[in-house]
Amino acid sequence: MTTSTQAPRRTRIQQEKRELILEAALEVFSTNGFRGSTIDQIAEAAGMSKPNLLYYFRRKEDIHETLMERLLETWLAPLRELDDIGDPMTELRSYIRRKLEMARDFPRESRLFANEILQGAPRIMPLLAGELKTLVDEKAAVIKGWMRAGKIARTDPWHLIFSIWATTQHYADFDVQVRAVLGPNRGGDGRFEDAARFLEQLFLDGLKPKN
Amino acid sequence: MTTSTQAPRRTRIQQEKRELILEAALEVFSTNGFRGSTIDQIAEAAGMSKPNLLYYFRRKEDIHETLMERLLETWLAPLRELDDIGDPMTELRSYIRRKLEMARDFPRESRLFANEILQGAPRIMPLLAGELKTLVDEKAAVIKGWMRAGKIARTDPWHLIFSIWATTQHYADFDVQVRAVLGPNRGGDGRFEDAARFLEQLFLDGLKPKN
DNA sequence: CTAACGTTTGTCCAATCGGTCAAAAATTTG
DNA sequence: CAAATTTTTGACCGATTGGACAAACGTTAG
Repeated sequence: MTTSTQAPRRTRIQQEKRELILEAALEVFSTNGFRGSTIDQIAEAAGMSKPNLLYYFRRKEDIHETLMERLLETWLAPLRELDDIGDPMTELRSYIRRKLEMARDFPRESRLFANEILQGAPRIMPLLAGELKTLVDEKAAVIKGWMRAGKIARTDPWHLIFSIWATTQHYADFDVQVRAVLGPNRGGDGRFEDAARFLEQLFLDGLKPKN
Repeated sequence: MTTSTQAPRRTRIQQEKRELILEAALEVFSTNGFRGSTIDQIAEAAGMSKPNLLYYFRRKEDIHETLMERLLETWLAPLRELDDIGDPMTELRSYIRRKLEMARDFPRESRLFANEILQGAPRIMPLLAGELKTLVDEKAAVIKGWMRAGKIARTDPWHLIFSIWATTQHYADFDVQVRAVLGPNRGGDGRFEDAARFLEQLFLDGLKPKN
């Protein structure tokens, strides 16, 4: 008789299969949205039958929930790293770079998150108003300190963070549009380096010509 | 006798009911996505029965298509207005302002568009690679002219346009997150003015402190 | 071996989906 | 008025959906 524990005890096969399902679900959910995705699609992408998938996750929503929980931590990691020590301008620049790298390397995660927010964040609203807000407020205070010390120009730290999120995630969420507009020549792999160069200049000096 | 139009001749009732349906569909599609929305939802929001709705639009996709066609024109209008005459910096500033106003006044349109792009733009890909790319290329040339004339700093015009789209539309597409992070105090109606102030400064001067 | 347990599958179900259709109701036309 | 046309509705259909379930299969410990 196996003793029951509070946290679910899992066999090796369960661990592996659950990972397989989550990987497949990330692919499917991020391109079709939650309601636009079917269990069959996920099961096929994971290489198993639907009832078999439902053996590991009893409901479609459970998969999505597990995915979102993991996602948030990964997603906020770069902001957590924003540190008070070190040169402010350098800190911000590397935050932007890290976020852009995430857009390049984890576009599915970005789209999954965007999908959730777009539809009103029904499943993660508490996290936004709780954990996320706390973190952003904390980092906004750090940035405010830099402004008071004259290390960076005075602006609204919250909107500064928003603008970094927006500009970097754009290259994941709107990738199709970016590539379509840049065309076959400039829409290749180099687009992220071009974006990095542009964003660095934008956030550093803006557009006003130096005379 | 009412004046005839070139293609589909429509009665007064048809015109009105089609408008009613499109308005309802905009609401439903923009919050649930295409596959996440049902004809019944749209019909209910429009105050009519499903078969009655299908009398005006034979397929669910027809509604979405009509919506997207209209949307794109409205959506690109601000960029079309970006004009070669007038002070470059002023032109860019008012483009940003207009885009931000659209995010404030037409968030549903923005979300509908974002939903479509997020899912790979299956229905408007030709428009992106055609009409949109042409327009952006054209405006990018204008901006390049400004750069050559030393009116604004030299950067990548395409990524500049992307960054304007990203930062402004963020306030429509990610509105839930923005309000959650700003909290009850700063997340009210003033958030768009704060955003306008911040974006103006960002695009003008960047973050480097003026010494 | 066998018993126990973990895993997989085929079958099935109720609900919902997009869409059809004929007939009723309302409106317009002569 | 009545006839013709447009609009609305209830009933219905096949396909797909999320999910249940028991039986079969595989694996391992004694």
